[in-house]
Amino acid sequence: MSSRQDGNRDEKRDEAAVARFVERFAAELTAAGMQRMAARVFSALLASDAGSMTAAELAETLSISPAAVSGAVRYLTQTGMIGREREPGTRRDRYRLYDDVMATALTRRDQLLVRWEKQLREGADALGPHTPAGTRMTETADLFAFMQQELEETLLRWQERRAGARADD
Amino acid sequence: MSSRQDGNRDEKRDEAAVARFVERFAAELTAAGMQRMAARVFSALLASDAGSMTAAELAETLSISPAAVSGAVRYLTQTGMIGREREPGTRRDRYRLYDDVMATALTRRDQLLVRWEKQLREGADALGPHTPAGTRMTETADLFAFMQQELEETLLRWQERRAGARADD
DNA sequence: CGCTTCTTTCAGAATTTTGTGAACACTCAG
DNA sequence: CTGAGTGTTCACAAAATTCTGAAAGAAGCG
Repeated sequence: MSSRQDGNRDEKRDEAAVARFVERFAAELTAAGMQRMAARVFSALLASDAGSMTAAELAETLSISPAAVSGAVRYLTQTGMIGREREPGTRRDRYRLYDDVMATALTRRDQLLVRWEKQLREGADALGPHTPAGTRMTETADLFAFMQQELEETLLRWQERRAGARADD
Repeated sequence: MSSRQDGNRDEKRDEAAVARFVERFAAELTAAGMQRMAARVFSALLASDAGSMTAAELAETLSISPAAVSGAVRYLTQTGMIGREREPGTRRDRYRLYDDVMATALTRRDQLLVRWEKQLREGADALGPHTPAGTRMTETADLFAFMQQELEETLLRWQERRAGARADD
C-alpha cells in the first residue's frame, strides 16, 4: 500500500496532500496572528518545489481572486518574507520565499522585544520606579532585554550550524 | 519642575500617566494578536500597585462593561496569565497577575514551536522527503526544533538569574 | 429562606475585517 | 502607438468580531 499514511515515495506531487498541508499550516499561522490570505500564500510557497509561484498560480491553487493575491503579496513583501522577481522575457512576476525566511522572521521578533522593553521602562518611570508597579514593570523590561540578547545569540548559533551543514553537501 | 518627562517621584499615582501606559502597551499586545479587551485588562493589572484588581475596578478604570471584563478575564484565566482569588469575607473576586507572567507566557510559545515542527515534518513526509519542497520543510522543522531547545535553555538561565537577584534582597 | 452583591450568559447593535469584481494602470512587444 | 497580458486599487458586500444592556445565575449574609 502506498496510501498517505506512509508518505509519498512517488515522483508526482499528491496535490490533495499539498492542499491539506497548506490549509493546516496556514491555520496555525493565522492563529498566531498572521492575516489569513497572507498565511495561505506563504504556506503555498513553502510547499512549492520551486519555492516560488506566479500570481496566477497562487490564485489558482488557493481559489482566490487576483486582488486577494495582490493584498497578501504586498503584506508579505513589506514584512520581508518574500521577494518579487520578474521572469525575463515576460510580464509575469514570481513571488519567491527568501532563504531562511523563518530565521529572519524570528529576527523581527527581536524588534518587538525592543519596543516592549522601551514602553515598559517608560511606564515604570511614569509610575515611579520605586512603586510596586514600577518595580514589576522594570523586572519585566529586564526579562525582555535578556530575551533580546539570548535570541540574538541563538540565531548566531543557528547560522553557524547551517553553515556547517551546508559545507557537508 | 516635576512634569511627566522626568518621572514620578511623588507618592500618589499619576492616573493620567497610568492610563496612557495602559493604552499604549495594550495596543502593542493587540497588534501582537491578543484580544483587545484582554490586552487592556492585562496592562491595567501590570500597572496596578497591588498586581491585582477587582472586576469593578477594571470596569471603572477601563470604562468598559462588566460583561467585557468577564470575557477578558475568562480569556486570561484560560491562558494561564492571571488567577482569580476571592477576597475573604466578601463576594468580590480579585484578578491577580501571576508572578513571572511573561516568562511563563514565553514557555507557551514553546508549545507553538512544537506544533509547527510537527506539521512541517508531516508535510515534508506527504510531499516526499527528497523533493525540493520536502527538503525545505524539513530544514524549517529543524530550525523550530533548535529554537525549542534554545528557548528552554534561555528560560532556565533566566530563572537562575532571577533566583540570584532575589537572594540579594 | 430571601435579599443583596457580584459574575456570567446571551442576543443583538456597531464596528472592523476580509475578499471580490470591476475599473484602472503599467509594461513590454510589435 | 496600440494592444495584450499583468498587477493594483477601490467601493462594496459578506462575514466575523467586539462590546453592550438586560436577564439570569451563583454565593454569601442576615
